[in-house]
Amino acid sequence: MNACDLFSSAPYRVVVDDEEGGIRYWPDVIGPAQAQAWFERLRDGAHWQQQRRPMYERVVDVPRLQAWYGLEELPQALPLAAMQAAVQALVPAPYNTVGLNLYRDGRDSVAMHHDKLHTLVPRQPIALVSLGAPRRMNIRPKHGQARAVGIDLMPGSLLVMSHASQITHEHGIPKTTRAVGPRMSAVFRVRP
DNA sequence: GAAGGTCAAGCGCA
DNA sequence: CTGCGCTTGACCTT
Repeated sequence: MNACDLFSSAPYRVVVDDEEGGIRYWPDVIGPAQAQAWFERLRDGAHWQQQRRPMYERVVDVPRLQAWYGLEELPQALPLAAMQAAVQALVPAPYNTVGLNLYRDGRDSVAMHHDKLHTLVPRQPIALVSLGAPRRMNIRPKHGQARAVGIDLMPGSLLVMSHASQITHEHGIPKTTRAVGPRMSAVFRVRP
């Protein structure tokens, strides 16, 4: 724990610093039982989609399942409104969308990337709730030679990335040969 | 509407 | 062992 906010109920770690809050990690924002229950409901009830992409002469599956919802019309059966409230309580912002990602096992991943800036509102945060199995995320400055920082994203944790950090840093979930269970992320964003 | 950026798997390297 | 950089090319933006 590098830093704690004395005025907030939950402690967080500052992974990257900038004027907009940088990248902050709260390891325990949602209790384990709640996190597990939400994981199961989303796993079983979300509208998961399998995207495909061309790769040389083949077409391959994107190595994760995805779902997307606008917060104005959330399906009642999914616990997304409650999750939004939990996020909102710690990091207030006019969130209007959630993206869900399901990493089924260690072969699922996302390449290092930054969130597309033209689909985001400047100065508004990106809030990522993790559920299910822990998974390592790497975060690395785009310029300079600094090595990636790894964070083990725990179930019930919250990672908040500033808009500014998407310009300076990229992040990804590498594949792993270790046996890992399914992990889910729910990413709350403010879209124009 | 155009086109510069994205991002998949696998290989070779340090 | 594992992170990383490089490769090609269809599809972009919810």
